[in-house]
Amino acid sequence: MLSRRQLYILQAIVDDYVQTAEPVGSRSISKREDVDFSAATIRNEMADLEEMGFLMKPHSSSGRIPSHKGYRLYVDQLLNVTENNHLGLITSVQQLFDSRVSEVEAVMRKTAAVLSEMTNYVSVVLGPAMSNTKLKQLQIIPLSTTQAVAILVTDSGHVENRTFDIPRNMSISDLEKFVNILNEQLTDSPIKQWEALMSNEIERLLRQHVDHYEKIHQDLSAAFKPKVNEQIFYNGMLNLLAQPEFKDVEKIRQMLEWLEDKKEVYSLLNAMNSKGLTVKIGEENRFELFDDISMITATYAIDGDTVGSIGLIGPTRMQYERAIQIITQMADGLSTSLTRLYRHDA
Amino acid sequence: MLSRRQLYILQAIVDDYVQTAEPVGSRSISKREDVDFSAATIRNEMADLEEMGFLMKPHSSSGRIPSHKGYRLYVDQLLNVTENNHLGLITSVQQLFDSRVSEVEAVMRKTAAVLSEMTNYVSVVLGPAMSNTKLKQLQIIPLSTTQAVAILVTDSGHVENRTFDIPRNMSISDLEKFVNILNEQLTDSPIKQWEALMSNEIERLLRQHVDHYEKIHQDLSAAFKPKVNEQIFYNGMLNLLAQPEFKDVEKIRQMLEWLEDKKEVYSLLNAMNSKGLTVKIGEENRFELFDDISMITATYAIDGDTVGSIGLIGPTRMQYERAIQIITQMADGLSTSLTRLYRHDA
DNA sequence: TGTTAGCACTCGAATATCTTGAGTGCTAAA
DNA sequence: TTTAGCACTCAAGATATTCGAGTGCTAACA
Repeated sequence: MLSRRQLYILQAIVDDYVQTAEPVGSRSISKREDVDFSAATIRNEMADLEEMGFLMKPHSSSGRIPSHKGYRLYVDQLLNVTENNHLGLITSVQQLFDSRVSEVEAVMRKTAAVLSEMTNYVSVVLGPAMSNTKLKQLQIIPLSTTQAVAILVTDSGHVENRTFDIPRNMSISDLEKFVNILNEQLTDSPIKQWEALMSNEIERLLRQHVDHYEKIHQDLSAAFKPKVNEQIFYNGMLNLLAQPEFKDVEKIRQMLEWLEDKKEVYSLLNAMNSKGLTVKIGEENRFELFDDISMITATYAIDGDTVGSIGLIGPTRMQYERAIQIITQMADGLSTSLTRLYRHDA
Repeated sequence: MLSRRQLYILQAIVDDYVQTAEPVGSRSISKREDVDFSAATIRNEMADLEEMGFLMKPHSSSGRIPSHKGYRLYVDQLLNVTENNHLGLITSVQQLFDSRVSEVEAVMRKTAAVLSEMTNYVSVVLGPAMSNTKLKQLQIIPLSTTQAVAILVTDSGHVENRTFDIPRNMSISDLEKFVNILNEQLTDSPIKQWEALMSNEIERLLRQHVDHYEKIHQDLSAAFKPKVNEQIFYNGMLNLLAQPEFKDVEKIRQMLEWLEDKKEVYSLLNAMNSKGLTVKIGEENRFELFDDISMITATYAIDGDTVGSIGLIGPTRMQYERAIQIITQMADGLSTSLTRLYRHDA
């Protein structure tokens, strides 16, 4: 068990190091006003803390820096986020969500932008899982005799569209029938049930009433599968470059490459879903390459159901307290905002 | 006027430097098989070329590197692109455009991806200016009593949509009238005429037949203005990081920052429109910050009308010949592909 | 007159050497 | 248990040294 003094010293070191990115020496701590023990004492405590694995030395005669374990302790026990809600933050976040935006995508983008701007870290926003979304209407608008565009509108106001070739041997009336059947069968049923419906009932009806339906059916069902990488928004990747831990170009390249592959980020963020606030520190992250990267995630909800998550990516040497406060409030704001947006019947 | 030998030397230096990124010395050139004059002679010629401003020395006892003026000469006179069409390129580009893609956006993305992959430079693709596009259909689909989504389909198959609040005091029948008027008036008229039509005829009709039209009219007309930054696609920004001229983090940051501001890139690329192939070298570019950046642009056309441009951004130390070949062919392929895509009546 | 061999000179880059100072660990005394 | 004191460590910065690729110039040559 750590003594009160040891905790204090650990905290001091983390706070210092987060700010300066320089190893923290015993003397600099002993100079603090509220410290009435000497540098030598601190050195002894530091040695103990190091032995326990909370601190490290970059080299034998340098000051200490926190280890991952040290950050972990700091985050888990030394932070009390709830108390410390400076008003400044609240209001500015509130303002963002009060300015009624009616497009989900716009809200997402804005969230990512504000998150990264306020923290100077990279922000990731995962769009809401639309598994409960229902089809509002499917329309097919012919562009010519050979092509048409299919438009799908969900009750959340999301619009998806796809241009496709009209099969040569398909008549206009067949096309109409096709659309009618899909509309009748799918309207108001949630997206997640589509696949089942498609392969049973609908397939049967189509076979019965529409000639040459296979090709078009195939084209469109593929097209309307929700696309993962359109659901993920970044912001502030350039902020990384300002951090001293990224003075090395190769590291930046790796990091940006990793971010570019949205699938990876998606699955990582998605795994965090339904877990509320999460702080991953350094190698705790799946991607061992990024030893000195931390990631904070939070989830947001619509009407109380968790539907997505947002995240902040920065150096392990992160301003956890501030970042956690901000991400929490953003998640709350996002929840409120989206809930309002989706409650058309209000 | 430069002698044949001087031209040869300049070319040799550019070719060498492009490959190695190291200053080129007289001896390394004299070792070439097809050179039968000595290093000393080359040194003399080099001194002359330097005096004329085609070459530079990073420091007084180093080899020479090409100046912007040198590159310019190289590009304008020493390159004959047309002859040298290795088949490898042609077929792989053709393949890309042969795989029938029916979404304009998909074609653009793919073009950007292939461009950057083949060249290892940053690619920019500016979507086709749709000034001649015509409205196919405007639809409004109510989501609830308070909200609706407006969907606009152009004859090119482009779909634009916007969620908006239905004004409280507007009835369903008014909403229908509103849509009908817009459809009647705008269908088949090109986008560039809308603004005029809107403010004259349509405004008049609306005032006459629809109550409370102002708010909604205003919401939607703003929403359907084409958005610049959705029209521009990048790819391969990470390629920059591999270039030795970008070993400095600050430089990368500036560059990426510049690219992130799509408006700038857009206007630069747009200005190149209707000029065919363009090569900007170093400080010839508007942005003097990027002294050692070159940019190659080419335009593409639909049915012979230039509608957009594509570009490659790389170090001045660029493989101009190869890059020009590739971008030219991509532009051609894009033109063919888009022309086919837009010719629904074929 | 153009070309070339030869040679002294230049200067960046790599390597080694020195200096400094912040920081430590340990010991012995309070 | 705490602290003053002191020897010791080591990265980082400053300085010096070496090395070699490359130049410019001169004088001889074809």
